[in-house]
Amino acid sequence: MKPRVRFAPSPTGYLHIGGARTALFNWLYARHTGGTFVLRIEDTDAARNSQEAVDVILNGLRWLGIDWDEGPITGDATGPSKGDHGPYFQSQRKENYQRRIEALMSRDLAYKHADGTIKFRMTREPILIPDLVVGDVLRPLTDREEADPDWVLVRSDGQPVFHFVNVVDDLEMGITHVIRGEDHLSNTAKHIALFRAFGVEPPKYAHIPLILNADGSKMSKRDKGASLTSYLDDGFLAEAVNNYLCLLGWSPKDNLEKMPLADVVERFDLPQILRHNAKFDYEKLTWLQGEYCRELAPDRFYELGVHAFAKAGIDTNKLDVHYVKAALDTCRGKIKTFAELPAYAGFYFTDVIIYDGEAAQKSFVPENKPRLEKVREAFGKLPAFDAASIEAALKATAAELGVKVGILIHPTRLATTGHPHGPSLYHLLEVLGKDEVLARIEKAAKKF
RNA sequence: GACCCUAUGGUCUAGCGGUUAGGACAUUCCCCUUUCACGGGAAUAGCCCGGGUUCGAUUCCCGGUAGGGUCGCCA
Repeated sequence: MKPRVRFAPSPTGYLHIGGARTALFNWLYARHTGGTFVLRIEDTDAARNSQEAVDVILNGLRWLGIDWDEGPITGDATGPSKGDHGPYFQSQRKENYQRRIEALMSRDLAYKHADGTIKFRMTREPILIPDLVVGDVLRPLTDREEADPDWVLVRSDGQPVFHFVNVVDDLEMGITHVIRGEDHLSNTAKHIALFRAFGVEPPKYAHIPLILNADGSKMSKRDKGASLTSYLDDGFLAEAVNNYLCLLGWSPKDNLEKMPLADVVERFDLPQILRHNAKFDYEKLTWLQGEYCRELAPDRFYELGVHAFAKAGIDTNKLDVHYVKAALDTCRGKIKTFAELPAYAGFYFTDVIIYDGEAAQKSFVPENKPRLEKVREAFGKLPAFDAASIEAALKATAAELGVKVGILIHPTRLATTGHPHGPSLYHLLEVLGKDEVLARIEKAAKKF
């Protein structure tokens, strides 16, 4: 029998990075085994559910390239879905829960409590949780559970609780492997007891370690980087985030780091999942991002670049396409995230150059003024203003003045871009064009 | 408070009853170079502690410590 796995998020308005990894691991397992990946929306808490909140999840998964074989097609709970185990929204599965409750009550495995709730007659014995990642875990009752082992299945307002609906859905959807965060490990005893009450053997469990903040604390909603969307907003590439997530809690061995998803699918399996939590390392993600960014297809680099500028309030669509493309070309291989782009190359799209203070102190010194004027003069005489000619002119001028070319390069870069670092000077000057370059140098020379 | 999980450089990890404990990120230095980035080279840094088992433990067992999780009419 082919595995059936599921990702069952609750629509809270954001997709936690740990949730995204859980989805990814489920997806990887399904793809590795040729099984089925089901997406189910646990919208039992009507108070905080909305279609927008579901869309955040759907869009997040889609951005990562995680597709589901069964599940909703839109964020609308009553909208279309694919798969024959629907509905895939818990809010639409109420009859199932009602039926299951009645079945339990008819056999006295559940009962109506004095405060209006329906409770489950929980086993008093320790429960063995066989886990594909952690191994066998024997879970006795805690002292509080000892005092009152039975737990609520249906609230007094008639709403069934998570532990109950989760199990009913897994059962009815034919889920064979439950791959989820380790925060559910202890609760699995409840789930196993319920499955048995329904007369079926529970699915296989694989509890994966959690993702922690860099300081080791739990990553909660407000922490930086907790929301998957924040990576999209910060200009990260889905393939980089995906690749990084694969490396947290799972290892391909062989000293591999950067690897195509297809290779991960081939190698991925449950036993290799690590048992300990992992701290999120933003630096390493950024490194991977840089690797992927460097080899981006030109069209995609251009598209993402334009988008990044637009987000920074720079509308490049009004400008000459060739100019924008040429400008972006000089940034390839230089930046790691697109969020850096406006600061890195914004000088292409503004008339107001703001000179870096520290660099200005170094470069805009009296002896450089005549040098800069000499450079401007040399540039002015160039019949063709291309990178090669610019380089030659700069070198010739340096030779004429008896200085190293670097002496000329730094003030020229600062005068034309405002920054001490940036794209190749020769190429960026070519893109800027002769008139603009001469104007910028002249303007800068007046500053000191 | 009870119960559960975990423990290799700062971080992610490989590994093993006997290894010079391997790789990657980060850090530092050198080379390359028009800056930065890339690339190449080098360096710093690790088996949580205490017992046991064993000829020999980073590796197996127990305890401790630390971190994380769970014990809801949240999911």
